[in-house]
Amino acid sequence: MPELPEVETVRRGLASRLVGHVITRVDQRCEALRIPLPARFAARVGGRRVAAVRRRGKYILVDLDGGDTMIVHLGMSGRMIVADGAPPPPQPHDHLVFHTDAGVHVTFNDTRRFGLVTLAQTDAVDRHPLLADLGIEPIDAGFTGAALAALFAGRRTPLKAALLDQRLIAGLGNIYACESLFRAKLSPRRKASTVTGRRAERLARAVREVVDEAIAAGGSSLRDYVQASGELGYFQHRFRVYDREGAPCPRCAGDARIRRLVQSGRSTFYCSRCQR
DNA sequence: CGGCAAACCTGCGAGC
DNA sequence: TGCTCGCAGGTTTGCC
Repeated sequence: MPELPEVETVRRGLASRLVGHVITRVDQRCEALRIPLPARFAARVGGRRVAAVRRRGKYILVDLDGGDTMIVHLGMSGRMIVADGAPPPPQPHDHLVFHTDAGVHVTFNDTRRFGLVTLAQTDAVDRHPLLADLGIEPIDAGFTGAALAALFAGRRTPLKAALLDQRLIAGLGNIYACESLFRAKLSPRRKASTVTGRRAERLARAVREVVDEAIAAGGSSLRDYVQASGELGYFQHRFRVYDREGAPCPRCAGDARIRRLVQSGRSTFYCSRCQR
């Protein structure tokens, strides 16, 4: 589900409720998500104070006093549901529940179990295999047209695939890749290496704007997205091309319709008239 | 290395 | 109504 803006929204929600508090107890209701949970996971996290909640790409990093960091990925269907007061009744696909000294309960729920939770040493977390190869953050100052062009140089892969490659840019997923290409008026099928100069500037700006706006809106939204607060996320957000096959192009009006094509097994939505 | 399909797992909506 | 099929926000693996 969650792409960078959703993960950032969850991160903020978790940070506001967890930082400075002690995770008094962890209920573990599964052995493995996408990868096995670390040995003695509940015992290792229980009793630790949360120092910070950070994000890298689509990963949430929960720094614990004592030098360990919990690495969390929400996969396609993962949620962090926050409840106050009494512990919430168990729901299907609740895999982990973190209880805190403030009476806050954070439940990691993941229907499809494509998410993961693991532990790493805080001072080496950037070198952890899950994070070591991640590319540039779209909201970093260094994310410029020139930087994009350099990343794409020599890449014969379709532009859409390059945007989804977490080793190049960290955090974009299928929705925001489609939306960014639409905003930049670039074809998803274009060879990545042809994106240079003005086109690269346009794309960098489009990615930044799309991500910034989605974060400002509190993440973007799909039917089952739940923010850290536990409220249903922004279903009201309208995508301009994503999942709008057959609809009139918002830019070309009646002159063109949004098309769907499949690239490396994933749906791409775009307008073949204004995206070149 | 490049590009793609399949795999992981569950649920839901469309169509018959 | 009920079944089957296709599809879904992500990542990894393995094949050619």
